Amino acid sequence: MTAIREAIYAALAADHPMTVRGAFYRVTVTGAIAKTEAEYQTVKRLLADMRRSREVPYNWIADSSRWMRRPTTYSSAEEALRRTAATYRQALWDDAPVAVEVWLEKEALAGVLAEVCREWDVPLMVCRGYPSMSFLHSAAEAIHGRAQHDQHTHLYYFGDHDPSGVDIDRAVRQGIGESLAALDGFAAEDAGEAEDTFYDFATLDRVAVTTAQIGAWNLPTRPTKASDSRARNFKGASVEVDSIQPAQLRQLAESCIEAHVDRHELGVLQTVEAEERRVLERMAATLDGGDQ
DNA sequence: TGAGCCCACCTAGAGTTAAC
DNA sequence: GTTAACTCTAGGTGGGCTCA
Repeated sequence: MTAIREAIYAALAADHPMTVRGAFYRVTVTGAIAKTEAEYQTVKRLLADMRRSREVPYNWIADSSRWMRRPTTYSSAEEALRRTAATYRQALWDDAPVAVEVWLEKEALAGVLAEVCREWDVPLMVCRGYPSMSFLHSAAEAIHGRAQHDQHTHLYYFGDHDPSGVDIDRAVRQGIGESLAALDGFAAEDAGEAEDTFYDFATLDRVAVTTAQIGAWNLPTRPTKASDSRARNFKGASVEVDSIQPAQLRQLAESCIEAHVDRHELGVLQTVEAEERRVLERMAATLDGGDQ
């Protein structure tokens, strides 16, 4: 096994499933390879070989770009109720003064933050680089809907520290602001007005990568690509969000979310949730002809 | 084995060019 | 002078084949 294969295996063994791209990033952070397209091709090829040879289990690699559509069906009404009971959850944020969303630049890191977001009933918004207009408009509709119930939305953003990465914050605020203005029946005159409108409804904090984290955590840097058209207005080296350890990213997300959670309300909600789940289980048992 | 090509997609902003 | 269309370079996902 080559050094690169060992590095790939170690990255996946420590944290999986992840995408091929994600594995590539983890290995670049260790210094085993450079972050170049040529090295990415190498990782792709090696990972294909490692899967075929069963050196790496297939389920360690996630492919989120191909997916299946099929309806949800049940063998019986009783099974439907049992499955509902097993997955039933009370909405955590419905009555909270603030709703939280986690925004992520890279699909490759979705697996790192998905579990934290699922646990806390928080939407994970994956941009895949710059977000699309449609994606931003959908987000704006959700934010606008919450505002009708006096609920402010707090966005926590995770992205690269590079010329395009730091600009995505602005694109999110501006794009959502434009849609929010439209939803309120007016057109934002310029970028500044769009951002002002955004702040009337929501807040966005960049959680990672920040300049403070680069210094404090001694994060590995890479030269900023001069070919990026935004490089002129960007100072210093670039840092990938992937260079922060997955556990540390999860901890960052969790602390952001927990800051908005009312512990007392959470306890009440969990009690209600458990009782209502038992109701569903009893209904399923009745259909099954059981005696629970 | 590693490098260098190719393919299928998605998104954005910046800068240039052509049309009005 | 303004606007629209286009090109280029960024960001992201996955796969393949050939050649030295």
